[in-house]
Amino acid sequence: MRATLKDVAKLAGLHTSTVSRVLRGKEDVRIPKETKDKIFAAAKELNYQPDQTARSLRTQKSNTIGLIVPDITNPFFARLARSIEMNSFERGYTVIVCNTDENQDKEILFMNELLGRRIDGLILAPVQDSIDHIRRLKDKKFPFVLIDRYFDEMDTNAVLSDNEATAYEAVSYLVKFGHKRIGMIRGRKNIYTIQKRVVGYQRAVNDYKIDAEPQLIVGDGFCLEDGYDSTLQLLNLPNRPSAIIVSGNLVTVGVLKAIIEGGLSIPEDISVIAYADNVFSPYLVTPMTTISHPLQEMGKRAFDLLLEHMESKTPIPYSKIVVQSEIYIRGSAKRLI
Amino acid sequence: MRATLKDVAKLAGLHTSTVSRVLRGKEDVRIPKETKDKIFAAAKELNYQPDQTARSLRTQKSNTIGLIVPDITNPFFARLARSIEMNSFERGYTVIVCNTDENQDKEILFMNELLGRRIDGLILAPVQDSIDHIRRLKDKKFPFVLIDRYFDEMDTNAVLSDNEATAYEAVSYLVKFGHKRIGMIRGRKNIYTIQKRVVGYQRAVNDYKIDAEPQLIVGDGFCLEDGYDSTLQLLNLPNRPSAIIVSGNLVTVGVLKAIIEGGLSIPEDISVIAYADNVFSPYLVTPMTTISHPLQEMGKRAFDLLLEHMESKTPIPYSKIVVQSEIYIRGSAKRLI
DNA sequence: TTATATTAAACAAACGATTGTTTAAAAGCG
DNA sequence: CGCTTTTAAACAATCGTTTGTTTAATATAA
Repeated sequence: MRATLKDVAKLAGLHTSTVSRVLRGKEDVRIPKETKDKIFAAAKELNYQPDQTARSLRTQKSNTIGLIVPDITNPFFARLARSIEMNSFERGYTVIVCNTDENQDKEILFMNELLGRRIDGLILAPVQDSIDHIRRLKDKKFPFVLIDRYFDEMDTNAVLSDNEATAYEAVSYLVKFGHKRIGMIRGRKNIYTIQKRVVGYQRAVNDYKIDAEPQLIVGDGFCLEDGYDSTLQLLNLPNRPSAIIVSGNLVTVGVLKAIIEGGLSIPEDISVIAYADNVFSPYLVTPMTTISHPLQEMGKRAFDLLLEHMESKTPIPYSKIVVQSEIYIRGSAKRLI
Repeated sequence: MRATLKDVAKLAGLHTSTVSRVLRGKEDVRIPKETKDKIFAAAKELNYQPDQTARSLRTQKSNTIGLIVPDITNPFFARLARSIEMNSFERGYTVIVCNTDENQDKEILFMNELLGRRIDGLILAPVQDSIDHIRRLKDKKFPFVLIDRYFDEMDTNAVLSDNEATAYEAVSYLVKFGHKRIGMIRGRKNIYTIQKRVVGYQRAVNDYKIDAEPQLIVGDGFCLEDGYDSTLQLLNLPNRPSAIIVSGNLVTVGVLKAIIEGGLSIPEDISVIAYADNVFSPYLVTPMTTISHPLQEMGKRAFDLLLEHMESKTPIPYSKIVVQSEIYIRGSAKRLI
C-alpha cells in the first residue's frame, strides 16, 4: 500500500500535523532544521506522495480544470488543447478533456460530471444550442472561459478571433482577383464563430456589390460529409460560384473530395479559401490559401485568464480577448482579371 | 454553496447514511418507497450532486484514468485519445490527458502526478528512453496498458499493430513495382514501433536481395523538421533511392516539403509510402499511399483491457493485443517495370 | 403472551490530508 | 527565583462520502 502522512509521521516519530506543515513548506512557522531533515528522510524512505483526493477534499481545491471541446481529433481543438495542457501543468493543474461532438446533451452531461469532480475551472467551446447551463455556471460565479465561441447576449470570459473581419478580408481578396460570385460553406449555423463569418461575408458582398443570393451560403455542420454535400450544392447551382470560402478543417477535406470527384480542379475551375488550421494545407492537391489562428497563444491566454479568475478571491470583471488571425496566401485562389 | 449529503438528509428528515444508500441505490436493503421518494425529492430540490473527491477518498477509487501520449496534436494520438475518452465516459471514467513530447523526464513527472491523483489506471505510449518507472508500476500491480509501443523485455498489457509485417509488406509492394533501392525514414530510433518496422524492412531487403546500405535508413524523431532533414539526407546520397518508406504524420509532411522544395515530384521522381493516419492523405499533392491503423478499435481495446484489469480483484494475466493495420493504395508509389 | 425475526433508520468510524488551537517545555527577563 | 514569552510539536476538528454495526420499533411465531 501507498504510504500516508501517518506512516511518515510514525517513522519520523512526529505528529502528522507537523509532517504536513514541513512537507507543504508554506507556513512561516519556524521548525528546527533537524526535525525537518528527519521528516524529509522519512518521506523519502517511504516514497511518500500526498493523496490529492484527500487534499482536495480538505482544501476544497482539486487543481484540475475541465476542457470541453467538440472534437479533439480536429487539429484546431487538438492544438488548443495541447497549449492549454502545457500551460496548466506548468501551474500545477491537470486537464480533463471531453469531446461533445457538437451534441448539446453531451456537453451538459460533461459539465455536470466535471462539476461533480470539483474542477476548479472550465474552458469550453460550447455547442451553443442552449445557454441556460452556462448561465447557471456564471450565476454561481464558477470560473470559466469560452474559447473560439461566444454568446453575444451574455458577458463572460472568452478568447476569440475576429471572424467578421477575416471573412470580410477573404471576400475582399477574392473580389480584387475578379471574383463576383462567391459561395460560402459555413459549418454549423448556430455557432457564434460561423455567424460572425457570415456577417463579415455579407457585409463585404454588399459593399462590393457582388452576387448576394441566399443559395450561395450553405452548410450546417463540421464533418467531412457536410463539406462534401455543401460543395455539391454550390457546384450544382445553375450559375455556380467562381470561388468559395469554407470553414473547418474537415469540411475543407470534404470540399476537396467533392471538387476532385467532380473532375474539377482548384484553382482553375474554382477558387477556395479555407478557415483551416493544420500542417497539411501547404501540401494539398493545391496548396491551400487559409485563414489560420494563433492557437498556441489562444490556449495560453485562455488558461491565464482562467487562472486569474480561479485564484482571485473577489469577483473580477470578465475579459473578452480577441486575437489576430492570419491569411496565408497559397495557391488555391485564382486571379481572374 | 453546493449541497451536501447532510443538507439532503436534513431536508428529508433522515440520516446521511440512509440518503447515501438510497441515492447510490446499490444495496439490496429494502427501503420503503415512501422514504426513497422523500430522498429523491430532497436531492432534486437541492440539486444535489455527490462530491467525487469525497467519494474517491472513501472508496479509494477515483473513476479517473490517465492517458500519457507524446503529442495530442498528432492525428494518430488524437484519434486514439478520442476513442479512449468516449469509451471511458461510457463506463463512468474520466480521462486526464498528458503530452510528453517524447521527453522521458516529463513522462515520469506526469506519471507521479497522476499517481498522486489516485487514477485507477493508465494508458500510455511510453517514450522508451527508460523503463524503470514502468517496471515499478508493474511491480506494484498498478493497472496500465501500453499503446502502440512495447518493451520486449517486459511482459505487460499492450495494444499494438504488427509493424514488422507491414514494413515487410511495404517493401514487397515496392519491389514488385521494380524498386531496388528503398530508403527508410524511421522516426525515433528508440521506439519499439520503429524498431519493428526497421526489422521488417531489413528482412524484406535481404529476402529480395535489394540494396541494403545502412545509409538508406535515416532519421531519429517525429517532427516535421526530422522528416525534412532526413529526406535531404536520402536525396543527397550519391545514388539516391527510388522510393522511401516514412513513419509518422508530421514526418511525412516534412518529406513532402523537402521533395517539393527540391523541385522533385511524387511519384515521378521518387515514390513514397507513409505510415500515416490522417484524413488529408488522399488529397495531398500526390494522393499518399499509406499504412494506417484502426485507431478507434485500438483505443477501445486498450480501454477495455484496462477496465478488465482495474475491476478485477485478483491479478489476471497480461494481454498483448495486436491489431491489423491496412495499406491504402493511392498514388504515391510508381511502377518502374 | 413472550420470545424471536424482520424492518427501518440512526450511529459512528473511517478515507488522508490540512489547519486553528492547545499544551508542554525551554528560554528570557527583572 | 518566579514570571512571562517563545518555541516545538501534539491535539483535534474538519472536508463529504461510504459502510459495518446498533438500535428501536414492528411484525411473526410458538
